[in-house]
Amino acid sequence: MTSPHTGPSLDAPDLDSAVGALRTKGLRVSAARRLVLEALYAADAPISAEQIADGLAGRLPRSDLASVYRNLETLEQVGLVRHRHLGHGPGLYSPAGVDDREFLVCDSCSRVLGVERTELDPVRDYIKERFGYEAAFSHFPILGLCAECAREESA
Amino acid sequence: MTSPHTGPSLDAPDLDSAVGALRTKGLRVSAARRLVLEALYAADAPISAEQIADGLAGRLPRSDLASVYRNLETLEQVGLVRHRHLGHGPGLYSPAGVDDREFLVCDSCSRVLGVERTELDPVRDYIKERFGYEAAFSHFPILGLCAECAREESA
DNA sequence: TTTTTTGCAAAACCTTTGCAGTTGG
DNA sequence: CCAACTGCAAAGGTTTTGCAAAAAA
Repeated sequence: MTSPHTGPSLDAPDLDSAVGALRTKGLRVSAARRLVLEALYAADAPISAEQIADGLAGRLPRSDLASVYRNLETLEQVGLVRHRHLGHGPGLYSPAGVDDREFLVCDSCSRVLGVERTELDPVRDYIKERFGYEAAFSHFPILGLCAECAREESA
Repeated sequence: MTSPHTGPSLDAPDLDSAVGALRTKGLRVSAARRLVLEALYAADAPISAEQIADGLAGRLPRSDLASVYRNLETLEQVGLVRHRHLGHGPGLYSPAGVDDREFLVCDSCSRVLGVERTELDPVRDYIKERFGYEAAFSHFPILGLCAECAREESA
């Protein structure tokens, strides 16, 4: 993978439908692959490949990190999974079609603010009109200064 | 460095003023450090540490990659240099206060569109009002589909 | 001279790849 | 049965770190 291209979303709302979608696509439902999906659906925020391999800190069986990466790539290709970056550090994965918030991250204190996708519609509309570009804020966050740090900065 | 925090910009418009700023800050102007600045000011787009170490493909003397990274970090701390990411791959560095365009990158064809900072002011204003957040699009680009790829996608 | 900076080597970190063996369908 | 998948080990790409030698002020 060379560009951060995200395939079409399959929007499986839960583990069972994701497993069903896998079967439909002719992909096998191996123990390791199921575990990746279980971890993703159990998490309430985007998680790293390492967290998945660790079985979410022990709550699930561990798995091999290389296999986790391979499965994440496969799942991303069929649109069941997506990944994003919130800063430096590992990529963070989540199931497609469950939580479609987008994130604002504070440059200074690293606070993360999740906002509903629709709240950024006016921004997307402006960018579309001005640059002919269909912007997505789902891969990289919007960085900036949160209100509190902006206040401190000017003090 | 753990967060993508960018220090205050020193906005040196050319190599000489950057060197002057270094002296003012009490930092030494070593040959290696000067070379990093020369490469940055000679480039007409953000460049990677490796390109700097390579002397911009031979136009300048080579330098040691580790020292380049150390100097970039120092220069970034005093606000003479900034870095950004345009996708996966190495970070890209540029002098602060020379080119303050911000970038839109196409998810599909990787085309890069540079736009003047002011063109995104309406977006920053909206985000400020809605979320109290002073957004900067200077570290991560805005990703999306360019007009052409969007057309193909719907075809 | 003294403190900063360098160059080299090694490691750290995240991710991908090769391969022989295992397993799901 | 056999193509898909696994686990392990090794390597790849990017960035950081330790340290003795060199150089700037």
